[in-house]
This record gives sequence, structure tokens and C-alpha cells, in this order.
Amino acid sequence: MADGTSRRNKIIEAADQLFYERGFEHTSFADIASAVKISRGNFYYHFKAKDEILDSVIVRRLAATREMLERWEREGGDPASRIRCFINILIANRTKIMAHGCPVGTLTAELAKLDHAAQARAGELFTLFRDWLARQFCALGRKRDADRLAMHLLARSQGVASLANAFHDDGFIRREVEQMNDWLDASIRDAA
Amino acid sequence: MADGTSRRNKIIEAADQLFYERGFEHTSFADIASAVKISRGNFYYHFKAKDEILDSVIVRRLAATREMLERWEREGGDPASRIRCFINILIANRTKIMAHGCPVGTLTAELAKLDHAAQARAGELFTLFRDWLARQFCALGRKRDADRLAMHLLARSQGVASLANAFHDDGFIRREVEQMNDWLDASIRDAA
DNA sequence: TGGTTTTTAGGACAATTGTCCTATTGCGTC
DNA sequence: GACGCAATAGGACAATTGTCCTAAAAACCA
Repeated sequence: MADGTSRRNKIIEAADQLFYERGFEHTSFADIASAVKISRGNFYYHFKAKDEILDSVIVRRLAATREMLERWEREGGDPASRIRCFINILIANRTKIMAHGCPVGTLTAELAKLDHAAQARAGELFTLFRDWLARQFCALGRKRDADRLAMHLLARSQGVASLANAFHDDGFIRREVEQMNDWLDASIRDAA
Repeated sequence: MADGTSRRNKIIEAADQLFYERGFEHTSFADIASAVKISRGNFYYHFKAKDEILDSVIVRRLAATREMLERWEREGGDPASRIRCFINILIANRTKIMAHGCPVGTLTAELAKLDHAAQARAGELFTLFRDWLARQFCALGRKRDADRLAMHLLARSQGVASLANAFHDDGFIRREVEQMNDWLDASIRDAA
């Protein structure tokens, strides 16, 4: 069983979703077990410890993120449109975001509180977006402050996700996304 | 012992700090007990359950926040300067924020994942800031979109706290705070 | 001082946690 | 069909969790 639906992959998949919905620490082996319909003790054939499942989940998310960013790079059109793909995640995932927050931000925050060893690995998820956005701003002619703009946009989307989660406000997300798009337009004008 | 340093208050105080640093669920009674130097079983003389400690912590935070906002209202000068007091929390608390994130945002996010009953109460912390900021924007002549501006500023500061926590970047906070102040200046000009 | 109420310590409790072990099943190959 | 390895189930494990109980101590008041 080496295909994409191997038991190991199913465990990672279920853990990924549960870590997002309930948080890492609040998700027990029993939770994952009943989701995958596997015996609890048998996890240790696939993983040495719970931390190893977390590692695998992060690796999976990193791969999925890389893939998404590459797709946007291929099919997103010009750099501005690609950045709009990023901004648009807030709209596309708004239901999940209102229920569970941003998967990257909430995981990073939780691991920081736990002082967990995987903190750095999870931070790479942010770095992935940061560097990708910076490259787009470079291509827009904002080479000098590309990273600053990338961090700014990243922070804006984190803030929107956080408050959307707190207030469960759909309209708020839409308004902020509109403003972010306006901000992007202005940034492009400044570059010209 | 009815003074402000009663045992009950000391427990709440210690729990407040620990919930911030380690998160609510990851803080055990044993942790609080050793912080207050009290026997573990004796908590139940002061609190019926762990959730009751959380409630008390939230009540405490609500009171502290209200007090802070009232102080800014009294001593903050004009509405714009008061809003700058808010923005400046990011600078004043930057060390703690880089280590543990925003106390309001991280608690709200955690309780959302736990699907905890106190979620709504914790949300009031955000509402406190939201309404206060909206009042200030009203006073600045932005009555029509005061709440929108308040939410926007709240989201910005949440985003900054989130990324500052992830990247432990002091300079990033300062740059973003500067931008937020610029944005406030522009908002005031628009009102005129 | 004596008695009553408030406060405390310390341990018992069941439930849950992550972890580990072993016996058994299932599948592929000769 | 028999063998060998991969995969699994199910339970044992110590530790930790929140909770509860009871006896002793401290504080208070007459």
C-alpha cells in the first residue's frame, strides 16, 4: 500500500484537519484513531511519538502551500493578480476561518505557548508566504521594500482572520479584502 | 482577608499570567498551585471548577481593560491621541507580545478551538476595544464609518501581534506602528 | 479561654493522556 | 499450501488531569 491513500497518509490527513479544528494539544490519539478507524495503540507502528505526527502534518502543509503558490505562479497571470490570489484566500476559506481561524496563525500561536520544538518548522509556513509575496512585489517594481510590503500584507490577513474568528462576521472580511485590494492598487501606482 | 491580596485574588492573578504565557488548557492546577504555593486540592474551596477560574480571569481582564480605556479617556488628550495610546500598546508590550502574542487574540483563538463556553465572555474583551475605538473615531468626525475604522485598526494590531510572535521581530512592530499612525493621520484629514 | 467558622493541606478518585508490548491477522512469494 | 514479513488490534503502563473528601489548622468572636 504505497499509494496516496495509505494508512499513514490517512492518519496525517485526519490529524491535519483535527489539529486545525481543535488545536494540536486538545487533539488526542483517541480522536485521530476514531477518525481513521484504527486502534489507538497501533499508531506507534507508523509514528514514534505524537510530535512526529505533528512534524508530518507540518511537512504536509508546507508541501500543500508550496504547491498552491506554484500554481498561482503558473496560472495567476501578472504579479498583481497573483497577490490577489493570496488576498482572496480570506474569501474562499471564510467559513473555516470564521470557525477555526487561520490554520497557520493559530498553529504558530499554539506552539509558541507550548514552547514546542516544532515551533520553528511551523514558522516556515509563514516564511513561505512571506518570501513568495516579496517576490511578487519585486516583480511589481518594489524591489527595495518588497519584504516590508509582504509582511504588511501578511499581517493584514492575519488580523482579518483573527477578528473574523472572534466576531464571526462575514461582511467584515469582505470589506477588509476590498481595502486590501485598494491598498495593492495604490502600491502598484507608487511603483510606477 | 478581604483586601486585594486575598488568596483568591492571588490565584486569579497567577492564573491570568499563566493562561497568557502557556495557554488555558496547557495550564494545570498543579502549575497554578506551585505558583501561589497552595495545595492543589484546596482550589475547590475558592472555585467550583477550572472553568470558574477562567471566568474570574476574564472578569479581571475586562475590569483592567475598562480601567485602562477610562484612563486614556481622562488623560489621553484629544481623540486622535487616545487612539495613539491604543496603537502604542504594541510598542509598550512588545517583549511580551513577541513571546506570547496578544493576550486577547490568543485567548479568543484558543477558546474557539476548544469550543469553550467562555468564548463569548472572552469576546467581550475585543468588543470593549472595538466600541471604545469607534467612540473615538466618532469624536473625530467619522461617525458614519466609526465602527468600520475601529475594526480595521483592531485587525491591524492583531495582525502585527501575530506576526511579531511568529518572527520575534522588533523592527517589524515599529514599522507597522508608524504606518498605523500615518493611516490615522490620513483618516483625520479625510474627516475634515 | 473556649467554641465556632473559615481556611487549609493532603490524599483518594476515576478518567484520560501518551507510550509501549505482544499476540494475531493479512498479504505476497516461493 | 507454507513461510516470512508488514500491518494491526487490544490491552497494560505510569503519569497527569480535574475533581472531591476529610481531618487538621488558623482565625475569629464570645
